[in-house]
Amino acid sequence: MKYSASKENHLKAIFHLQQEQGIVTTNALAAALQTRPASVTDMLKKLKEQKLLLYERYKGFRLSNEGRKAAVLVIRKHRLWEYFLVKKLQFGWDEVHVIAEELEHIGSRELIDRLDAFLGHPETDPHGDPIPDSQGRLPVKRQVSLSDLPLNKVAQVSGIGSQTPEMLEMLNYHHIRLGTRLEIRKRFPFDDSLEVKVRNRPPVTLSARVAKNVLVNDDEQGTERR
Amino acid sequence: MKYSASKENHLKAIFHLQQEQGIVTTNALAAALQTRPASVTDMLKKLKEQKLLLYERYKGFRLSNEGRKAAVLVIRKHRLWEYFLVKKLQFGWDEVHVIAEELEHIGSRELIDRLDAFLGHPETDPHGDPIPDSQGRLPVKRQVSLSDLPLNKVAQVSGIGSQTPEMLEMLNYHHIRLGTRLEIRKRFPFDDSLEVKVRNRPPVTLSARVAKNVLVNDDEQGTERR
DNA sequence: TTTTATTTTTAGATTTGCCTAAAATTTATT
DNA sequence: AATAAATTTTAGGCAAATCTAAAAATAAAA
Repeated sequence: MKYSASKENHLKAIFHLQQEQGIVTTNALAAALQTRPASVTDMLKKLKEQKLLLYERYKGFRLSNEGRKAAVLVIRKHRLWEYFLVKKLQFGWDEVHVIAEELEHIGSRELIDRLDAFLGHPETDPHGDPIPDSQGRLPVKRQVSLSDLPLNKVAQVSGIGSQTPEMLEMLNYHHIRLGTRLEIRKRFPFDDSLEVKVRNRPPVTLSARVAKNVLVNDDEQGTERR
Repeated sequence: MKYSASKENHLKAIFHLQQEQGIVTTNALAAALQTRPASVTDMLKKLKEQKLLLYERYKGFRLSNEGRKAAVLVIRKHRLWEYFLVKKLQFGWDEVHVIAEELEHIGSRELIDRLDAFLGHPETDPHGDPIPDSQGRLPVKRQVSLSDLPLNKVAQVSGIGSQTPEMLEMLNYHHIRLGTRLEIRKRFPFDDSLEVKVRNRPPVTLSARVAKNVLVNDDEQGTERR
């Protein structure tokens, strides 16, 4: 049950894409992994071989139970390491993704469970994403995109969708981070951009693209695990 | 200046072999890495190509300055991670080698320097081996092999030579670890084995092979860095 | 429903790191 | 010094993970 870094990356990316769309396509996965469709197809065959994937050619694919388990473990490792980097090594929350991307492929189970204990079993990583527990249970987050937040309603940032360094840097610049309380002052129907107000700061305008990637707490939030 | 895990392993192994013998041979390196001489030759060519190695075919080899620097960095990473695993995650000192073998290949400079700071700039790893500083300076240890310790002279264990899990497990069993004070009670010229006495314990017999790998403080120990 | 466009897969290369078997070179022994 | 033994390198192959270019299948448009 030890998979190559490349396989783990594919599993993880498929898992994330599945969250949004039920079924995943070759092109979407290639885009997510910054690789070529042909390379994806090659890997799909190997993952199917190992029964990590439900896949028939030309028909899209999804993870098997086994594959999902493996993907969630990688995500657990990634998020625990991110937490470690920010909370113990004082990295900024927008600097840790790349490093965690390497650390997530370290094998030892024992290591990750001890790290988890050392960190005090944190529930979310520095970006607000939930950390799967050692049984592979992933808490469901009740959150909505900032784009869908009603006007003049204060909400708290609870996560970031797609986390490119550029995006994180930009949010950082606008003092928008995990836990930040903000509200929408105005919507510009022309391009769906938003004027957003953060406490003690001048209002800033965010593009629809950015707003879609900022997640905020929904009214009733739950932490049941599924 | 980022090298593959396999290259880093070769560099590290060459560095260690160089400490003992000045020049390194293909067979010795193959043995150290549990690989085949032919594979070593392949890698030597690549390392030479990258100017990490001074090497002419059939004539042995040693690291270039560049190669030495890279090797020392890997060693620094390995030993800092070992320290982290033992001191922060409560692993036993005989369990950490394999995990550190993976962690040592994580790239980020920033990461390792922050880890170093987080750990309080430790001088030695849990086996007593010195940790190179961020400039790549490696403290010289003044130590001798247990085999060379005079009879009835108490000395303190300050390092372990070749650290196979089996060896570490055995030493652990005999309550011989870093810092343990011990003395040689008797030498058996037949096979050069030793009867060794540790405080509060019945005497144990160690083979010459084991004794050679246990390092103890020499009388005058220094910590100058070279 | 043909035709066109898009998506996906196959075919065939390439690179890295390793292997075995055989050849070349060096070292040791008679 | 000639032969035997050991060491080291070359030659040729294999598996993993990627790529490009071309073919096959599916989806969209005329």
